[in-house]
Amino acid sequence: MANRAVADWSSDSGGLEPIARATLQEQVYQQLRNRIMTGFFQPGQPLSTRSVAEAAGVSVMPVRDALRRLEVENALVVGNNRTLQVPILDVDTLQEISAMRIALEGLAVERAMPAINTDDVAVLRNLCGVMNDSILSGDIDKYLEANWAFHNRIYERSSSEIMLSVIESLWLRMGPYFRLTAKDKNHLDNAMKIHHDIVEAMRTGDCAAARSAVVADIEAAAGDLSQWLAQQAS
Amino acid sequence: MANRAVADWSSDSGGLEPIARATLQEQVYQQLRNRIMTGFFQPGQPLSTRSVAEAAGVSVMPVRDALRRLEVENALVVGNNRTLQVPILDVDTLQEISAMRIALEGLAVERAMPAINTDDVAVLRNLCGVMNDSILSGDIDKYLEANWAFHNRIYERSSSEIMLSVIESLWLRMGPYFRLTAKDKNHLDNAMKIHHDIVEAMRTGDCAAARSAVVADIEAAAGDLSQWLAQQAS
DNA sequence: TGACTCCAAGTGTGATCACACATATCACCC
DNA sequence: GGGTGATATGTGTGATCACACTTGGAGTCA
Repeated sequence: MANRAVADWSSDSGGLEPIARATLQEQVYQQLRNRIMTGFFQPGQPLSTRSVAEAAGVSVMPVRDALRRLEVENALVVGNNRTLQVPILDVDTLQEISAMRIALEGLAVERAMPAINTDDVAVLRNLCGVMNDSILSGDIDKYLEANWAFHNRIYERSSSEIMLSVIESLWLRMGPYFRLTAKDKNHLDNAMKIHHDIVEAMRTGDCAAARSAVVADIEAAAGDLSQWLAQQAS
Repeated sequence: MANRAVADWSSDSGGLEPIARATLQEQVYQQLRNRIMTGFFQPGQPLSTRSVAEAAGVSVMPVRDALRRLEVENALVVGNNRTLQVPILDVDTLQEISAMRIALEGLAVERAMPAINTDDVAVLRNLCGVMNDSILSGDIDKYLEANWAFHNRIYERSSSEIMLSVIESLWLRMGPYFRLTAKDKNHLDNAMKIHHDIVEAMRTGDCAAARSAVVADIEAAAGDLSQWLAQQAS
């Protein structure tokens, strides 16, 4: 009587996968967010509710929620006629975001260090390899994705949800421009060297070295982008 | 022909005040935000769209937008049955938020220092007086308001919009608990002493002293709240 | 030719209705 | 009496319609 087929359902391993219920709003949000993060949209590009709704094949309601969510995260800003658009980065804002990144990501690394184990180091080293391959094959999308996965892996070890969400929003704000620096060979070489420094600091458990390496990574990106922006303005 | 009455409208000083068009969603958002910041709502209190809509006398649509906005800011969190509720602070989250506050508000003070002038110092000194009066009269609402105005005045001088919005969201997250520490005489005395230190550092332009005073303020609040939470748990 | 008027398209905002889901209550049957 | 199923209530989600506002350009008149 006890060994009915139903009994298996309650076992932890033998049941069905938990059904991931993603609302339409959530799906639209994730798609837009991903495209912003990877620089799919041009800076300044307007995103209206109706246009996005038509492109996604849904009503304006989920789109409205998704866009507002992105607006609060500073991933989108209000344009001229109240239409939301991808933010255009100026040098001052770049400096502000970079300063915040240094403060928060430096803090996140310090908090994460005690929780970093050998598995993490292996994953980070593997992601370094993926980035290297992406550079050789010229796959910018893959590089950007691996780069975020690399940093995210570290920060999520700090077990700080709020801090992680803020850091993500800062990356989101810089997303449309990351792709630009990812085309510069010198920047990529330098970035890969820094990434290896980070992994090495993680392996040896050197907290100060890890922090300074992360800071160096952020400053390098800020410097290259600042240079690009200045060049663009002239 | 040029000096028609219409000409005055285009002048910068002689026109009408720009009409502040606040949407319903914006009004609901501001009201809820203010009440969260000043600890009007109890931690854990659920806020459903329909209940808020009925209380505010509007449809569920503006309320939905306002609640989602607050959710993204971490000012509200999802409860059991997907209903949003005022977040309950645990010691770990308190430490996380305080660490972020130290990193970001310390940075904001440093960036603000060069822009601080004698007017700012006068305003800050005045706000200290307001806080003092509020303590004597026992008006906690007025004290909390003046306290936020004091810090906000400093941070907004850093001319860093994004940083300011993040700092605000952190204050919002701690809002429901600020009121608790504002009942403790020892905490208030210590806070007022620190506030005077901040003003003094602003007056003399001592950047390091200003930063350390702000950090001391945050650490004092974190310490007192942590103590209160531990006492509550037992 | 120039300035002005008017209209159409596009935008966000808000209300209302309908639906799926979760929970609690209670009658019901074994 | 205790488990079982139906129902009522409250919840978020989404679609559809209506409205106010902005903007652009075509058309018109001086």
